Amino acid sequence: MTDKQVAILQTALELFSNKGFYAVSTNLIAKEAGVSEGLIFRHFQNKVGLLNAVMQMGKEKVEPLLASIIELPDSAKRVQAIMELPFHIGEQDYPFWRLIYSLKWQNDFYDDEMSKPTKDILVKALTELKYADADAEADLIMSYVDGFATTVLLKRDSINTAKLLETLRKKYIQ
Amino acid sequence: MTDKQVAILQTALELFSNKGFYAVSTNLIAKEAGVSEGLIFRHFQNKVGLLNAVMQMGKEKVEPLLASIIELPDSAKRVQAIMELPFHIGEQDYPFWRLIYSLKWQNDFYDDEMSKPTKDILVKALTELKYADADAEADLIMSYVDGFATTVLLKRDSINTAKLLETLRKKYIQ
DNA sequence: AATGTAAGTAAGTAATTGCTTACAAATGTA
DNA sequence: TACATTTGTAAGCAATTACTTACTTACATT
Repeated sequence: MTDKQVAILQTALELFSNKGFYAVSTNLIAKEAGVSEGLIFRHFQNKVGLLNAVMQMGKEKVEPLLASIIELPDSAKRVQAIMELPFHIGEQDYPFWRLIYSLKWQNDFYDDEMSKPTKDILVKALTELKYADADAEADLIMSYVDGFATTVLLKRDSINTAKLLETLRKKYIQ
Repeated sequence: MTDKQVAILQTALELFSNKGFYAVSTNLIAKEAGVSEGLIFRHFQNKVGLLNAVMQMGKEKVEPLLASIIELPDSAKRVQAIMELPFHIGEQDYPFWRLIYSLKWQNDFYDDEMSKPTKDILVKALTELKYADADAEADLIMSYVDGFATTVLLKRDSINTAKLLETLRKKYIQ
């Protein structure tokens, strides 16, 4: 990967996540990245190809995070880790997660499969913890996580997310 | 309001909420609504004006819902009603709520003020219920609600929302 | 040094964008 | 009936869209 290729990917991520895929033109991306517009199409075929490359780059950064959770020996700790996931997103990964969540709401790009591995970990852990209905419990926690992610990614300026995590922990950790 | 004006508003709501504001052209809206494109601009000045009118229409349908919650005499019931809000959205109001939530993720349209009245009700109720930190508790519940809304609006086909509500109630209602 | 390949650009392309204009039909009001 | 206003349309507008073409520059391999 050349410098300009990286520049295109990074500015595209930044712009897509802040304004949305359709609101950003390839012309703008090229200008902000300091490259010619044609280069985008040389490297990524078309605009959707660029989006896919941006997503791929993000996923590769995220996968190890989930892998490290699977390795936790304590089931309860695994559940806790997933529930607190949004609070431990590094600032540098915010644009990627904002992109994920904004694309959720657009029919053309909605991908239900992405969250499945996370839910599977939850169901397995909750079953081990003898929950009567592990699946329903997992769905509930997945909803929580979506809510926490929304708050962390959109309201970090207006609300104290550290305190939010503290309040959450008081409820679930004895 | 004429029939065609209503047709424009309804198709715009449907298209905006499914594909996003920038992904939908005024040309498409006009075609789907069965009117000339010019009529959109006659009635709503410009595309953003149309979006505002769509939002206004939705808000007017939603406000009475919040008003009826305020009138509940029991503080705990008020908290419960807000927490369960997403589960009681009528199917006919899904497009409006999907639009609200999708716009949240676009910088140009993000409006933090919209959820404030709801949070205020929560803080007041939780204070009455003698919560030590009513504000933090309210923020947590607001996060829950965002998560439930996301689930209900996006995953109603793949998960059982009735069961989700049941599981939630087992946790919070004794 | 010669040559093939990848990286990069400038200047286009047709199609679509949001929006305007000029005019006609419908509707209300005296 | 006459006239004013609102509702509606068809055709066109400049600007922008995603994408292509024709070309040059840089770099690796023999």
